[in-house]
Amino acid sequence: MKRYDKYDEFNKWYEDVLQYAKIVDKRYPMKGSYVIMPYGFSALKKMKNIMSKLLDSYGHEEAYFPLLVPEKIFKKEKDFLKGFGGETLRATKTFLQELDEELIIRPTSETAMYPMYSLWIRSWRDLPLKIYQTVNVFRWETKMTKELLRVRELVAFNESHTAHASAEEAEKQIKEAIEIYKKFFDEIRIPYDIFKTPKWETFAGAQYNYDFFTTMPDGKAIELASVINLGQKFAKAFNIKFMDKDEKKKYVYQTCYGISERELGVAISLHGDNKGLRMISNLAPIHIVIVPIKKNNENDKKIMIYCEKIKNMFEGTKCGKYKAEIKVKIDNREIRPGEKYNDWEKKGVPIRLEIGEKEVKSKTLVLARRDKLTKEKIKEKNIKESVKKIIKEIDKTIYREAKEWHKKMITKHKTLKDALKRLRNYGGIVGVKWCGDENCGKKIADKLLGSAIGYKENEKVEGKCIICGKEAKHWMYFGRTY
RNA sequence: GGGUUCGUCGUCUAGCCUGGUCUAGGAUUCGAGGUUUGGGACCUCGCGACCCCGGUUCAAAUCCGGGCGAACCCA
Repeated sequence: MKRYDKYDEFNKWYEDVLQYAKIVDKRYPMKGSYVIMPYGFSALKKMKNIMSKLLDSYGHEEAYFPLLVPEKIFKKEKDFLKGFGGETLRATKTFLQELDEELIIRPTSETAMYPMYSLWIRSWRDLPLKIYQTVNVFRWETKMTKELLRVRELVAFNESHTAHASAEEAEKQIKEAIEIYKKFFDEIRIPYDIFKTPKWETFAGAQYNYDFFTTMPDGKAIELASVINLGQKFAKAFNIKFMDKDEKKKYVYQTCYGISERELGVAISLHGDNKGLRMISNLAPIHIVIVPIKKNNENDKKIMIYCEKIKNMFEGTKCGKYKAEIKVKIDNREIRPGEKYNDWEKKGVPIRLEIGEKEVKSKTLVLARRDKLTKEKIKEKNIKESVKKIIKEIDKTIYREAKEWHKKMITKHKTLKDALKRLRNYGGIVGVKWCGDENCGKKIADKLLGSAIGYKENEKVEGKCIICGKEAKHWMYFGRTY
């Protein structure tokens, strides 16, 4: 088995890890479409669950809107059409006939949802409306595609769409969405920074948006999530009006925000090591694997009984904020133990318990932990507490390492030359002083051979714009992005 | 957007330059059996591939054209 260094050859590492850990199979015969395998899907399901519970707890409701949208409706908001039209698929015929009405396949569901919003929303009493769905959407990427990170069919696109009576309420919703996403990324242990996107990079049809960003092991920056204030553009295009308390008809104010399976790809990338995956407890499909070490003699039975006993001890045991059940698997395959060790280390199972003759006799267990790859002896009676404690510790180590990396990869620079050098040699996200002018921003992006990520709203800056020399308004951040 | 390189068993690859030796070799995976089991062990046997379409030729994995796909570099 070939091994790659996560940082030196990230591309190869990533593909290799996903394949041998059975997360996705990239061999589906179509560019940009990947099969998510059971082990990967299980982790994805956990991730979706965390998001759903968070959204529910903040008063969102889950619904489902159709995959297909009549072309006429899709074209209603012009900026949106301009932004998404290029990668939107059109359905025009069957094998037997042309369709009477051309349809499009959603690249995101604004145009599927908002016609219904205009029917549903009649009064200020109907507001706020906060709805989400987790569905597949299609974006016909022409450039690079990559498993989970950039795909043509997003299979776990979680999008929330809200409508409000006033601009202030929409603003408040933006803050709430940011809070939700902060919690979400904390839960899946992905460090991030939040940037306000510069005007010229804003979501098509929006007023403004905030993006969560992090840096991948290859130094490229990646957008994790977008929180978007849509203002009233869509409300006007889709005629979403309500009767306010003052008996006047008004357009609603809207926001939307979304994440996808990309988050799983990022978690895998940030958490793994050169041996393979390292699953944090909130995403791990299996938390503990028990490896019986048999000797082909009469003791084997006792070993198996002991394994079962240990497994049963964990029945109904939960871990983490979301009370996820601790999943235990006994690996009883007829292969040598060493092979099993490697197999499960690749798959990133946090804890491995080894049970052989010695352990049965002495009522102990050998516990191997995936974060440090060390082994220790545990007494049977302490096993439950020890496991709970160590699972927490493993989460902590992995998170700490990810945070250290993240901190290292965001830097500020006095000169363009410095920033360029940094991007060339290390990648990451670089900040320079900027006056707030679009032309200057674009110029910097050009010179850095990257793109503008955004600025942190509360970050103070003193000095001059690196391009025009006028008073700087922000530290503006740039990077080479996915 | 521009350029370069590449496409052979499930996977990694040898062969291509210089057409015939290729009934396409190896490693690994997979299946059967044996042996073994405290870090991917070993042995025997077996299954398994020239991206697609066209051209040149007595003869194409090999040369040419096109298509599709992939990787990398530059802007």
